[in-house]
Amino acid sequence: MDKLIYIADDDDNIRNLLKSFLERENFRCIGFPTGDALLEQYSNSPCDLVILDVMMPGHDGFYILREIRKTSNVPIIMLTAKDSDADYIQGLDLGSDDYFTKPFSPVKLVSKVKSVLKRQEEITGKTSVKETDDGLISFADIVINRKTKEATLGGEPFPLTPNEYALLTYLISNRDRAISRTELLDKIWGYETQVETRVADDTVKRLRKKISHSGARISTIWGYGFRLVMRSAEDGAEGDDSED
Amino acid sequence: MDKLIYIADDDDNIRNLLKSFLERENFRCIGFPTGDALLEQYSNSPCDLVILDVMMPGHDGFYILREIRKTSNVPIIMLTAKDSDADYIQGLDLGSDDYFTKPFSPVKLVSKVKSVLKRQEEITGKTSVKETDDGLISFADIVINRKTKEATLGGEPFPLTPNEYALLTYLISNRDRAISRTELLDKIWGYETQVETRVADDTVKRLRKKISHSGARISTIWGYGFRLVMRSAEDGAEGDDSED
DNA sequence: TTAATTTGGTGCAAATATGCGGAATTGATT
DNA sequence: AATCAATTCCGCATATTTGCACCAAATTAA
Repeated sequence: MDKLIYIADDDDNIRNLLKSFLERENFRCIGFPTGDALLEQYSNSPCDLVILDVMMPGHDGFYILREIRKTSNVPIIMLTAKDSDADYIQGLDLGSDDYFTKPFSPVKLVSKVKSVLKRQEEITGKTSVKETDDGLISFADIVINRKTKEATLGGEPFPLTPNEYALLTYLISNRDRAISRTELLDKIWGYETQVETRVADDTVKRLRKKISHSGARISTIWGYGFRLVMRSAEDGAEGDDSED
Repeated sequence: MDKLIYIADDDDNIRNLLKSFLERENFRCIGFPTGDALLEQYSNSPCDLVILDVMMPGHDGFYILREIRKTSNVPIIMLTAKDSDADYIQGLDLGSDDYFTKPFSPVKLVSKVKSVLKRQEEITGKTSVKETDDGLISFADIVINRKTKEATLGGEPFPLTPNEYALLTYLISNRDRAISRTELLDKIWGYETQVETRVADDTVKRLRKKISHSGARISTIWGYGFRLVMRSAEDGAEGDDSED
């Protein structure tokens, strides 16, 4: 997952409870005792999802919500005291956001978080891969630094040619779906350049060789294109599943 | 087609040129002299594809791009002056977007628009059948993942050839009605392809073999075509269940 | 019932897709 | 001009898919 979540709640117990539950699901969490503290951190370094208690010292959760919404479309989940805020909630247009009424089940909140993030991924499309602030994206033991355009495999730097770099980056960014040859030609080589259909295969070929020792594998979708997947134990140097 | 396209370019000639080319292909087009005008219209009423010139009065195309991206994943094609923006482009991560350098061939742009829209449909899927958040469609114990183009039967992956995949997807998407052979030929094989009428039967035959253990069954509508139904003892209305 | 038509199954050959090694080309740098 | 790296192109071996012929079985009509 590797998603970053900010949590603002003045109750230490609730904050830590949430953190532990979310971190158990491999989310990274940072807690804040006030919404204002969260807001400041957010403006410096955004996250993937925000959980806001309504009742907090300083500005309340709804204020923070509006402030964040001025610049960002990040998913926000509101925590409200049982009934007192219920009507308020009803009267608000929370848009794509969600809310939970206390007391709530941490398990349910976690699954809510998951579904919200999943929906967000659908909306933003290819950004199933969140790029970190330093411009890093990764898959298996491959890490790509988009700023320096360098790649490492298991910590060791390994060289990529420009086309290989572009292709691998594109595959990693779209890890959740199969990519057709025409799309690759379109995106990597550009539409106007009229090249053989097989050039994509060529680059895939070379890339496969270079990542042959890694935990990633470029699988073939027969009659369609390719997809980056984890190399499972049985894979080895074995052929792939080609389901179309 | 009936897709709506917004075009922002301060050059009337280019705008009208594009409009005429695109409208000739049955797209609906609305032109805007500035990106800001387009942005305002878009926020009121989104469209299916956006074409943005980079150099425009007011905010430039990249600004508009980012603004639209805050709320939408609509395909965007950028138009850039030949060399001046080239380096800029390189430095940017245009992500899922496309760009054309001026001067460009309207014909190529049109086919670009078509391929982008087609791909968009492929990815998001356009089935009327309920599709889960993951892009999954299912029938009985068959699940098809339209993103990865994988199919599973009772949880186990099972391989499908391109034609089989297309056919099964079509059958599942139209589970509620019988589908004629000619419709199958049109939708799966395409209008142009000149093949025997019986090729659909071939693929149906192979598909039947592969799903013979599943809870689904392709029933024959005698003298007409096929229909996907549940395999059960009582469904003799459509045809006899002598399978398995 | 028989005859005509439609559908299903087997097998095969043609068409197509893919992977791979290596040669040719391009482009940048000495 | 020579060199080197990157990319593209070529050709072949292999694997897979697909269309079609042929016949058997099923269905309908008479």
